[in-house]
Amino acid sequence: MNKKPPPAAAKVPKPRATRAQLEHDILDAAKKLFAQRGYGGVSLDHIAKAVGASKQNLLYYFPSKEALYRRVLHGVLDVWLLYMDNLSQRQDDPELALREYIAGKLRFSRERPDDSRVYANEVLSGAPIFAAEIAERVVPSLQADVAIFNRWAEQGLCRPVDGQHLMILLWASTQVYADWASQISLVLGKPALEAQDFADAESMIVDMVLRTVLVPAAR
Amino acid sequence: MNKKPPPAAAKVPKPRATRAQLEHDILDAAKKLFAQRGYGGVSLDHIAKAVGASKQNLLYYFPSKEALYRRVLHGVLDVWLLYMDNLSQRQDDPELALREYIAGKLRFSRERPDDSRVYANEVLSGAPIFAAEIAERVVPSLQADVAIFNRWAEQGLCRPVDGQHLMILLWASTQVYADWASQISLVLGKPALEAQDFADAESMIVDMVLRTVLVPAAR
DNA sequence: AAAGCCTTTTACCAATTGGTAAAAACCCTA
DNA sequence: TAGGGTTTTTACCAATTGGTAAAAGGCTTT
Repeated sequence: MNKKPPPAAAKVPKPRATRAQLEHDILDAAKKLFAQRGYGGVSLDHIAKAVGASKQNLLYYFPSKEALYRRVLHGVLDVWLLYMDNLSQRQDDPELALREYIAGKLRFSRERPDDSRVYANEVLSGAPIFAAEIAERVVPSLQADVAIFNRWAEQGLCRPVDGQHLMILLWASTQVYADWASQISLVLGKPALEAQDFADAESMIVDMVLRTVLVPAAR
Repeated sequence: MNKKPPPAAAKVPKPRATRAQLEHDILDAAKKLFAQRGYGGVSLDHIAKAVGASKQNLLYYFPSKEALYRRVLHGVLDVWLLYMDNLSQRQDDPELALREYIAGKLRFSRERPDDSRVYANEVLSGAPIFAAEIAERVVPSLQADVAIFNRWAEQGLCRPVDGQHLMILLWASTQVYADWASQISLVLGKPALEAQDFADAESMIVDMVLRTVLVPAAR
């Protein structure tokens, strides 16, 4: 993990090309498979074959299947929170903050559907492995957003809304475009979701939320 | 499957007590497990143990794991559609129709969370087994609902909205209270969702939707 | 070329997977 | 109580599961 300091000249980051690359490829292949079939539905052999290595080789990089899964989930959460914390940026302007929040979450669904699905799988099965990390990282972030809503309401910047359930609705209605893509494309009658579909979704969600949240006079 | 007609008096439905009961118990236990871990995460032995029978006994009632899963999914879809087709009932009154639709879907999430989760698992993994049945049964039902929206808009009963994405949002924001219950209860800071939470969700969703859909003059 | 490290492969392992075959137990009617 | 159908159990099976131990291979430095 850390490089030994030889007396010669410092040529530090040499052997990465292969090592870090393979590790990354494993995590990537594992993510894709966990996203589709969930933890229990994927075997180490599946992942190994997807990445073109042997199962024992995976176990050289990750001590166990669960450890690998944890690493995948951890990475997913990193990305998720990255896309999510937009609300706290624009604390003075509810409309802009909400617009950006919705756009960000929809971008996450479009650009990172597998990340979204891995997370959805974990939550769907009751978060048996990641409940602690969710409680530690996700919940506070959400509660912070709810607090912002409440402050806006107090300051008269927006109508008094149920911040918790509004946040849940925002999640649900944005995340669904990743997690339920297979069914949505069936409904829309096309093989896959296109950029325009995400744009349509965004304007619909934004419209609904702003109509609900903004003070009439502010419009 | 069908009873032979003996010349004696017709005592048809005798041996049910055990047979149908066990079959039902198997389907029920399987549903609960598939809901939690998805198809690949559940073994026949898990189900057998949950129902107190042997794996071979399950295979006497259902020819294979996939057949059992199909039966579970089929039953889930029956219930799902039962709770869903409320929109077509009140074709003349958008407000009432939407209120009932939202209430119905939330009732489904509260009363049948496992059904919801089985379905969610299947869709999340790309509906590899049930795509055909979804296309045949779910999609038409949804498209009918979308058509109703469009008619309302034409008749001036409601504002012109994107019916498809509105329906998707309605799903997402109601279904989430079953599929994401583990995380929502974390956010709400209670061990499980209560009736009041569903009531809060309902009034928030109804409020948002009606604000968006109804013609201002109609309010 | 030898030494030493990092990586990969080979060889196993017990437990579990979905599934088959057939024997045994059960239950109702004649 | 004998027979006949239905249900359950016992006995297997090959394949796959996650994981261990150790040998072999590579690469770089001395």
